[in-house]
Amino acid sequence: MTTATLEKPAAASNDVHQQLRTAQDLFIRRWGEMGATWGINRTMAEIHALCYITATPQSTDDVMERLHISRGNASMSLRALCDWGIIRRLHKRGERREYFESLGDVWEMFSIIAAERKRREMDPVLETIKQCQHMLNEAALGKAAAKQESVQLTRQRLAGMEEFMTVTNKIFQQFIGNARSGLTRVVKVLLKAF
Amino acid sequence: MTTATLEKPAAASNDVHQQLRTAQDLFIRRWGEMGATWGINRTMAEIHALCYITATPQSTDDVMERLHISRGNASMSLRALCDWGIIRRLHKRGERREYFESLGDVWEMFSIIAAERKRREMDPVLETIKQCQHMLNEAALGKAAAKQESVQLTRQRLAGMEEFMTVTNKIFQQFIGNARSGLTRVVKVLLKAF
DNA sequence: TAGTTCTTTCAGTTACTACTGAAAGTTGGA
DNA sequence: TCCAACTTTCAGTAGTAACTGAAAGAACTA
Repeated sequence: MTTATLEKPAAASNDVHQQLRTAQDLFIRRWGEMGATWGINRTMAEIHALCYITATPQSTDDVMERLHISRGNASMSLRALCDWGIIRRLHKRGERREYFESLGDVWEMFSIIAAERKRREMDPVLETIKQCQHMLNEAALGKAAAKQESVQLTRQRLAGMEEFMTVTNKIFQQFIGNARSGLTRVVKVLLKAF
Repeated sequence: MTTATLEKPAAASNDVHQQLRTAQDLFIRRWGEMGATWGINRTMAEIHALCYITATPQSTDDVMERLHISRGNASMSLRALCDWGIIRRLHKRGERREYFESLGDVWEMFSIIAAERKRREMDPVLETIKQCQHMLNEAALGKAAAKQESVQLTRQRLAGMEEFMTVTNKIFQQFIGNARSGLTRVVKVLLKAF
């Protein structure tokens, strides 16, 4: 303790395990918090984070114990994550219980999520915008009526939103389309460009 | 009614008003639904949609009546939207009551939202990842310990996530500040590369 | 076929977020 | 300084999403 050495000596195996677990838990908690603010329930996000960060298949009981949740909750959340396609069921030879593992490629994961959210949440909005535009065009209202200021204003706003959603959709589309065919290329291109 | 003419004749002014309102309500409802799935409460999203789509300053009472919500709710939600910076207070000369108007530029709006969510939700995750990496590097664990498979695996996963978050952050950054041209540039880069 | 091990389901409960309405606060005019 | 018009606050309530645990189901074994 004489000098300002901050480096620790090689830790005992048990300490290492502790440290690893602490780091993983930290990540899991943060990931859960983030999920919550993006409309994914905290527990589901945490389960996924656990599978991802350990990079090791987890049984239902592993999940229950580590996150302190009930069997029912674990079962339902794991199924939902499988439905999303970002974790997979895994049968180990000669074992009866099932394990779950996360996709390893973050880009593929997000691409899957992006595809689903685009389909479920962005496409309907775009469709609604078009429907509104249709309701307010000249054919529907008559030429004079369509000129009313309030109508014009709303049409302008619809147009602005449409433009935005269309561009955003294209980005998603690019992302999604390139998921399997080497997303690393997307990454390289983007990293290089910005 | 003899031919297959589907065009309506010019509608009476009142009908036009009805039609406009119906279209606006449709948009408002959809926008609310979308907000909900992205972690923004439905009512707040609807209030914003109302201000945006009408392109006309709305008083607290306008909002209350149109969306059937209480005064308290309207007051709190409007304040929150002002805090976000996507709607603005507006005083009309010689009138005591306050009005609210939405930003007109969708790009600017989303740019504001993106900046805030990046700061509040993505930056902390990146920081946590770095913290985890720090806890698991050689200096902290010792050379031998850092070689353990479980540690290596977690470090790999942290690295993958870090890369992803870094690129995403850069896209956000690109968007913030020069909203429209920024994103359009992303689209162009992607479209060119694939 | 019964027994064991594990998974799924779902009615009931808990916890939380959103909302209301009334009271207190604020602002400007007379 | 009081009144009228409007806004904000917040304790209490309603409504919703998440979670539990026990019971039923499924799959394999002997």
